[in-house]
Amino acid sequence: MADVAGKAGVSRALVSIIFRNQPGASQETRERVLRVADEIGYRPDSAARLLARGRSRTLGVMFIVHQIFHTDLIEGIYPEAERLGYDVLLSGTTPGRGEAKAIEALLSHRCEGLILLAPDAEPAYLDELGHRAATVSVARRAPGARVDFVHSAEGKGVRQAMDHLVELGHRRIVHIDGGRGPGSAERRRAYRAAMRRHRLEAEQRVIPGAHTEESGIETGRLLLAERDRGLPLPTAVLAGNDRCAMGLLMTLTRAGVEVPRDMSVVGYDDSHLSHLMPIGLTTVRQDAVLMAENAVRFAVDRLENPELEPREAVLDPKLVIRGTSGPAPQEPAR
Amino acid sequence: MADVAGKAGVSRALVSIIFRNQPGASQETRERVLRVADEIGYRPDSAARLLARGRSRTLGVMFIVHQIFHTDLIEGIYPEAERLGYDVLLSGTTPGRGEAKAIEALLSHRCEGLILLAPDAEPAYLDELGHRAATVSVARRAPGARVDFVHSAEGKGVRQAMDHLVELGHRRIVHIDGGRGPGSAERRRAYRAAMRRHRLEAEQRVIPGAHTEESGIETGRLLLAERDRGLPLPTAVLAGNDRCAMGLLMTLTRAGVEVPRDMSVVGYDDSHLSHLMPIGLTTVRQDAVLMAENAVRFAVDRLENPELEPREAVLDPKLVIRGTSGPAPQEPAR
DNA sequence: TACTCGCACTAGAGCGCGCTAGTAGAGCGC
DNA sequence: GCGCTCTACTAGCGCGCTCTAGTGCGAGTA
Repeated sequence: MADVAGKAGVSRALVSIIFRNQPGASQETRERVLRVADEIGYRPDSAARLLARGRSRTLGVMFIVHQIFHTDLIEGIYPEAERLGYDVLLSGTTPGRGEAKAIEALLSHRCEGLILLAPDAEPAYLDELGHRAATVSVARRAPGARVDFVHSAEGKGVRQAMDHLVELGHRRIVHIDGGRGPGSAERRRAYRAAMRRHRLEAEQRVIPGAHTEESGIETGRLLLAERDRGLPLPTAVLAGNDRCAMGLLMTLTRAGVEVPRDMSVVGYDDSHLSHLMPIGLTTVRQDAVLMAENAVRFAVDRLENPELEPREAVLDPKLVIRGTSGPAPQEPAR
Repeated sequence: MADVAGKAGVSRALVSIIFRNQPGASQETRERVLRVADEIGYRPDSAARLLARGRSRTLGVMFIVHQIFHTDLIEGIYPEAERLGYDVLLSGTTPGRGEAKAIEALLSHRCEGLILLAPDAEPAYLDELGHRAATVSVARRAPGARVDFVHSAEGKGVRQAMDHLVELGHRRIVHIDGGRGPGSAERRRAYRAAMRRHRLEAEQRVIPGAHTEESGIETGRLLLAERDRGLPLPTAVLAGNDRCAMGLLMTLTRAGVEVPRDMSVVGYDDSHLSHLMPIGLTTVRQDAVLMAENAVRFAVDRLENPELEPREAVLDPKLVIRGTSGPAPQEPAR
């Protein structure tokens, strides 16, 4: 910076002003300084800037490296943060790198805001984080913690999906549970409520699972094995999420079960994965971009006004009807 | 830091020594200082540390947010970087956030090393980067640029896959091209060479495509349409990568083409996606962890010795035979 | 006793910026 | 001429840390 200032014949302070795009420099000088900076290859050092400014204007995002839906969220976080003048730092969790480590990395890089995608940590820890930075939890509720919360109205999404299936004549509708996955409990509850509402208590069935392809594959094998033992297949399956739905679909399709002719499958998330299906996966869309924007705005709002009480954004999910759901098959005469 | 020092009754310098785990403090004092720091909730500020130290010991990783294979690489980068004492910063590209922006972000955060996963930039730009930071390009060659290069021996991988298919009796083997995707040119060349070597020039066929699911789906539709016009299906397809293979598989399976009975499909990458198939995708494994480790080590080596000439690591890929490849179907009498 | 040595610790400069308080000079009204 | 404002610019402190060059002190040695 001193080099630039010297070569352009101005003070360091003026260079600073120019690089921050602030008033106080003539157009002429501005251009000259920028030209010189470009020649020298100068670029402001964000560490020093950050140190001097006291504020980093940086949001840290913790995500699970292998969660496709998280990459959708990230795609929404970047532009919104940029719009509000914030930098974004990513820190991923992997099987060998836990949440605590990922979060510590963000914190030590002076992130003022923390956007945690489906954090698995205990509320007490989240609360601690909430006191240290403007923290937003996406998709996972943290009761009592000083963090904002963005999620979608799981109940509404499931209800739409169930209404859709029932309308198509389905009665034997099975739900694959998401285990400890975020939102699973709410989805399971909503499934049960919907079955009750449609007077299908007798057909209710929740198969334990997870938000993974393997879970879908396993469930598929289970159902096929039951069929081979003479039990009827369900006519529709509401999977815990898209990944699970895809695993299930692959297993069924390979076994000659035609979707949606023989069975309908509905996912949850509308993640990029849906691209895989030539006919498209009927799924409940969580608007990743909208969730991302809300999360960013929550964090920024709280940074500008730290006294804000924890807030919650509930986004309406929307059923996206594609090719994997269709009329219920005719029951064979028994 | 001053607070900690004051409360523990020592100087700031000693606190610094203790937090850097350096000799020069008694065990007793160490424990006391750490205890006080914990009480206060002090954590060293990496921005200031970085500024003072002059070195950041940080590697920046640019990746494509939606590339599953990149997340595999990231999973390998973290532990290796940690082992060597380096921090990792992630910066993703998305449709709305180009490579230049992602890289600038890393640079302004003082990354000393740059690991670029499949960069699409011009060699001239990469060369410029190479002069500014220890830069490693993964999977994409940058002729003439001052960057290290890590990739797998595409030729060997394709050859193994082709030998495998020919051994199974396949002759009508089609290759779906990866377009501008990294490694595509080499893979295409190796496919042609293998066909020639097996005296199958007459059967050679390269279908233009891309490294996406959509490309696989389109190709599937194309092949099915040809079949409906009376043309024979290929007995095996070597896809440009796993994503393309998966799209193709979905399309074929849905149309009643049974894999591998009616057609074999081989992918490339062995990305996490393979989990989707209940029978597993036969694919050419690029060892992501090994590639990641090499990339990290290249960057670190160059940081320790900037005079190093650009190096290249060629990793041997390995065919992983799973469920989507099998004996060639009997040709129907014509 | 006088000295060296090693250990535990400290003072203070400086990393590259941002920011506050200030100056110099031009323009303007009276 | 004076005071005033406005624009363009500068001096220099301080952000939180690391690091070099020390200091003080007790133990060991001649």
